[in-house]
Amino acid sequence: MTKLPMSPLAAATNLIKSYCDSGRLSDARRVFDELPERDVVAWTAMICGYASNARPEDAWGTFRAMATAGVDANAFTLSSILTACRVMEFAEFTASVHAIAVRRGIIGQMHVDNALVDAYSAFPCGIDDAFKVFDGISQRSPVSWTTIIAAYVRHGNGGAAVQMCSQMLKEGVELNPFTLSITVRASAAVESLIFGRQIHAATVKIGHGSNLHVSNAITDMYSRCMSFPEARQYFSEMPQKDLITWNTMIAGLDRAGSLDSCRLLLNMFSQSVQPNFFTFTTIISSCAKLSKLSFGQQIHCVVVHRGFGENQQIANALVDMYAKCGSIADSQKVFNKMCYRDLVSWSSMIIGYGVHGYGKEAVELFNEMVSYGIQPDSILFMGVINACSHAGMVEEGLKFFNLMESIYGVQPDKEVYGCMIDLLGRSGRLGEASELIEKMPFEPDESLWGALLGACKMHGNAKLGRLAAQKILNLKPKGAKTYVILSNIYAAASEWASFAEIRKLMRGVGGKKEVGMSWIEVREEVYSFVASDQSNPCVSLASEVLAMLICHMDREVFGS
DNA sequence: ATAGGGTTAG
Repeated sequence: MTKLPMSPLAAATNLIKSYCDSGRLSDARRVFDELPERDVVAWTAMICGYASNARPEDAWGTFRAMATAGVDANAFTLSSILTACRVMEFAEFTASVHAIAVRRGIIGQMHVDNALVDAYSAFPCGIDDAFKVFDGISQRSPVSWTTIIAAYVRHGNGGAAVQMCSQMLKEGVELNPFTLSITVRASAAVESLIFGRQIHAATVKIGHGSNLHVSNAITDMYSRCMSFPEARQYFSEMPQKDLITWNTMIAGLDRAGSLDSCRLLLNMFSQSVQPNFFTFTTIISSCAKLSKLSFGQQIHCVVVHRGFGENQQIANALVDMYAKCGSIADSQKVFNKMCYRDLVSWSSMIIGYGVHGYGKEAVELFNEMVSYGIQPDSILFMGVINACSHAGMVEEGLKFFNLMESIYGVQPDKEVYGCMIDLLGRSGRLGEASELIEKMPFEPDESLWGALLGACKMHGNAKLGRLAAQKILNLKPKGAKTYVILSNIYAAASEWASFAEIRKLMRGVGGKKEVGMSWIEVREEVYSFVASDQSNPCVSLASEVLAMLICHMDREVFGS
């Protein structure tokens, strides 16, 4: 076979591509600009270079310049520009490329369709458009499936992701490392240990068990399903580990509320694995949860020493950590030093003020944030309302609640209603609190009734408390939070519910599906009750709850 | 000569 000599244009295009692959975009551009003529392949190489190096604006500029130069886009060009659309997260750009594809008859080509699905799904409301395109693909490849499942996972719709997985499996789609790892991720999203274990077994059987992407996903799956002993076991048996493996396991131990997250970090250092900002944000959040101020301070030093001092997410985590560890002055220091503050930065500081009882400061900071034109979200409203609640500023809190929808266009969710019930309940306005529960647009769940119950306990309102306790028991609550609620019932008044009934319920508590509360928080809350009021005759019963809780945690959470 | 997918935090 004789090899044809490469044309000068083809050689130059090769050079452009290899410069782009190593991130040397200005070198690529120089070669591109010096070309006497440019065909669609050369243009596409340049567009793709920008798109895959996180420069979507330049990709678009080049795409437009190509049209101006009278060169028609082909399927390769459209796939490349769709990568840029995905980064820009603008649905309009994706839709316009979609229109071009339809007009030029390029739609229906595998790469273009898959890239369209991906680009649409990058937009917060784009999942339906993404599915429409996916649905229209006649010959779906493994890439199509991976893309749509990943999209559902990203949008927090684990149920749909798992549904797509089972359809994919039914259709006999090739199980490669990509389809396997996204399936593992989907099972983690719905916290289905059974499905997760099945896929784990399948990866081993097929022979992809040693793929790092897949293995990392499996470690993560066990930890998201709260099966921590399995996660640790699997982690320790992984023959190869990369930074993501370590980060995943540290995050898993953080989720378990175990101090071992910090131990594992030290272990990682001793193996000379270099941490990145993921590692630091995770470990800082661990210190926050566990109130490990001195370890947190040491991590802060390491962060600065390693040149991560300017990192946005790390600084946000530090603000939160210092606040949770009771050192609000240090939170302020970090916050003030930040050169740019995003919504999370402001929220962390405001929430920090709130839990320390600095209601006025929280409100002032909220107003300052708004004056900078930053849009508050429902988490932030929770923070300010909580701050008002802890500082006894009931009217102020009510004002925020009334303004959040009308002025800021933020719909109050269940959590915000919970804060409101707490706000009204704490100040003794129990009638208004129960009225709010009645007229809110959701079915009240156990945590909302629990908030009312807590207030009844505080103000000795047995009549309303009995009602709240009854409502909770009727809901047959599950999960770790239940322990807190049940100990609250014990605490509030033993005659409100029959012990036999409560014990029966306790046995049914799964403890694996808790939302928004770590084991350590649960344990602390129960501890604090037992320690708080020794004269209460219910304490011995609450001790029983505590004993069961600790036993449960040792077995299920810490694997001992 | 140019194109599409998977893993870590909040």
